[in-house]
Amino acid sequence: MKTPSALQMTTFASPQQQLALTVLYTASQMLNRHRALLKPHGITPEQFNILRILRGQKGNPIALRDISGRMIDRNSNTSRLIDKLVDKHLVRRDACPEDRRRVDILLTKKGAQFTDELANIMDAEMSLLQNVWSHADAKKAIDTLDAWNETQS
Amino acid sequence: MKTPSALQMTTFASPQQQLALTVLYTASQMLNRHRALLKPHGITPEQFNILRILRGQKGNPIALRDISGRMIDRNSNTSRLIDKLVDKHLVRRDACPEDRRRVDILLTKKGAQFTDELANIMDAEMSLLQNVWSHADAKKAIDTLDAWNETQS
DNA sequence: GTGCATTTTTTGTGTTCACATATTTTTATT
DNA sequence: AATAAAAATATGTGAACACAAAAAATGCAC
Repeated sequence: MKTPSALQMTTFASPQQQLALTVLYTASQMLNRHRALLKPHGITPEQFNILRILRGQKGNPIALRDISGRMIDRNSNTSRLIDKLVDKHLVRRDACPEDRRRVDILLTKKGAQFTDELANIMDAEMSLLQNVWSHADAKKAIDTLDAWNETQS
Repeated sequence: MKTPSALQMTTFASPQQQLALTVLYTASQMLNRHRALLKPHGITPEQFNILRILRGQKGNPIALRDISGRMIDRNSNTSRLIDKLVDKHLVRRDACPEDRRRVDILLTKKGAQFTDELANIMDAEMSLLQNVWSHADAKKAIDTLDAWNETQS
């Protein structure tokens, strides 16, 4: 039974518990890696997550509320992250005509271009995963983790 | 190909990429769960992580440096987390006799008792995982994730 | 021993997250 | 129509993290 070398634990109560710690540890490492990749471009993984969601909208506006719902970290303070993106002129806030409570978010032209560049970098990083994980192993692990995710909420 | 329901993504470039996002999402959810469990006891998962490491030392002192090395989030600001634990009288800082750069950290009597109580709570939570993950699936997923962890560093 | 790089911890500064609350607008109830 | 309830966003506050740099002690070359 392997254990992430950095978590120098000698014993685990169960493989289930070990998996939980491995997930937490792996996510932390992945996030660090993403942060390092994005840093030279002056953006954080949290902000990029938003840009990527907007990019998926292909120009259509999306309410802040819906962005929150799709974020990895769903408690993220989306309002203030958007603030930063607006400051960088990557994103625009528009009043939503049908519902004035809502605020529609849109990529600016600059933002769309910027996001495309970063997406290439991140896609390259992601494609490295194919050298590490087999197609079948990845699917199996997704199913395992999702089994827990579905017990939540 | 399942996808965590909350990340309402319709398409993924590859199962490998999907797994990466699933790991990040699952870890975020797990951490939220742990935070909620520990909150009534006035402690955060990050602080509890340190207490648990100290508990594993069974009374032997351990240098702050070594605590950092064993933490899930290895960039955590261990010094300042220890500060909080000292304020709560759960932990003691001692000068290390052999090397005066180092600072040995020890659980206080109160801290040891407190940690035992919390460990019971967390163990109960962890044992729920056995209803969700089979022994074999957990092992398989650990191996998969560790394959990536070993490419880092 | 002196000088200098290295190790270990601490501290400074800004960012993000967690949680609670406030504000504004919409929707529902009566 | 008036009021209450709910929804969407924003803000206040404290905790943790990221990164850089300082401070103190050790070890080594000379």
